Amino acid sequence: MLRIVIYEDNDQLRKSTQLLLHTQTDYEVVGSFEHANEIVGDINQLKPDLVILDIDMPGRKGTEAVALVKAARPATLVVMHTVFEDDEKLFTSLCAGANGYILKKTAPQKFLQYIDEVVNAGASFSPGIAQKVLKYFQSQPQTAPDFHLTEREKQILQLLVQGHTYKAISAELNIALDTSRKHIRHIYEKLHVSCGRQAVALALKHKLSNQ
Amino acid sequence: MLRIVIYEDNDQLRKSTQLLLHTQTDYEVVGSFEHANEIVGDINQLKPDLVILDIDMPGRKGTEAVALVKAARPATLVVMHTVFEDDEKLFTSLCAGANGYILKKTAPQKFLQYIDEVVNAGASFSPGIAQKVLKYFQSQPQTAPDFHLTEREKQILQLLVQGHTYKAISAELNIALDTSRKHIRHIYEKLHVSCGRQAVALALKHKLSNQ
DNA sequence: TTTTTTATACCCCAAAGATGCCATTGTTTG
DNA sequence: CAAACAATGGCATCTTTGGGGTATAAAAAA
Repeated sequence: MLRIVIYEDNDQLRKSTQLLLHTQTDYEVVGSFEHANEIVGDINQLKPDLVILDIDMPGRKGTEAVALVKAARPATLVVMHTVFEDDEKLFTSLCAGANGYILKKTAPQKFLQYIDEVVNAGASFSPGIAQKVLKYFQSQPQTAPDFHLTEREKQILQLLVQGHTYKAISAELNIALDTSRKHIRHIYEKLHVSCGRQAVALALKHKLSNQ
Repeated sequence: MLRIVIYEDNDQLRKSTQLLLHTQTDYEVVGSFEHANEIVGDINQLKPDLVILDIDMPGRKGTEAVALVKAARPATLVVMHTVFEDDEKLFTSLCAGANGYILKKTAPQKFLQYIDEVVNAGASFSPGIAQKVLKYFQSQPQTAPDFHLTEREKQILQLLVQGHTYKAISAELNIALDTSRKHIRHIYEKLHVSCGRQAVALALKHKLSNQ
């Protein structure tokens, strides 16, 4: 029997969600609240396996509530439930530890299915959320310009990033100090920089060197 | 009718996937290949709405193929299909533009459902993938250690990261060269580093200084 | 084949950096 | 109030770095 607690400020929606979950024989709604102001006390008392959290509630925000639940009882599954497809809140919730994120416009049978996936696999997104997550990844700066560094140069750049001195690099690679110097000069030319700090900053920015 | 092309090097799996998709009246598998070496030509000719890509194929890797498909016909939906729950490949694929990521161990009806979600909502993850994505977000806000840098020191560290020389920093802040030196010395002590490159690497790693 | 690139090495030299020790002036805090 | 901290500046010293060359052998490309 899976113990569920619901936080939802809309009375009708809270009740209908409760009814929907009651149709499942293995779910038991052990509590439902219209605000999350005492959420830590609530869950410590009710010890739910799953918490369904509306994001926009009066008082304590859903995004804060996730973190509190996860801090108090880390094994508790938390599913966010909201009308808004707000990117900011979505990513805040995800980072705070939510296990799923379901839009309120989701059809009842889909809703149950996502809950089921969270329970059985520890995570689920409704497709709209999945799309936002995808967009997030695809908007990541993956434009990695090619500076045409040779393998040796990448290797030396990596050592520079790690803070090695020229001398240490030479020792590491068993080459003369002047050879290290020569390579570094080439690196600077190719990266269009004029000192090691700039090279390190650029290397980290573009994720060069270190895999 | 949704036009689908499958890339899968395992003959049996390719055929069974094809059969599975054929059970849906609105899907039409218009092509299936055991490697993606001519994927751009293939899709320009077959003009699929959806491409199902195995990640590990001989020849062109699935992760590269995603980007090629998206570049050639951006509206094409791409679903990755793999046995491996490899984080590296997952995120590479997502960043390259994949619309979904389905594990091969997924049950047939679930497989069809995820495909359906991709078609109708533009995105879907199987729960195992969703979990990895969650973990990614939850590991993001790394515990930024506090190095107790003063405002002045943060400001100077930022200038160091930007590649300014000591002289330039002094000019920028209207302070003596020796004062810049003094601040930088303190920064190095607080960060436990001994040269500018290490300081820059640490600053960028912990997102100190800039913003 | 010849040319270019890559990795190696050496020379010189001036600028930049790292670090030692010192001092003054405010501000904050125990 | 005294102590600690922050920001400023100075001096000296030694190391590291960055930039200018030149050169050679091997590998890769033209």
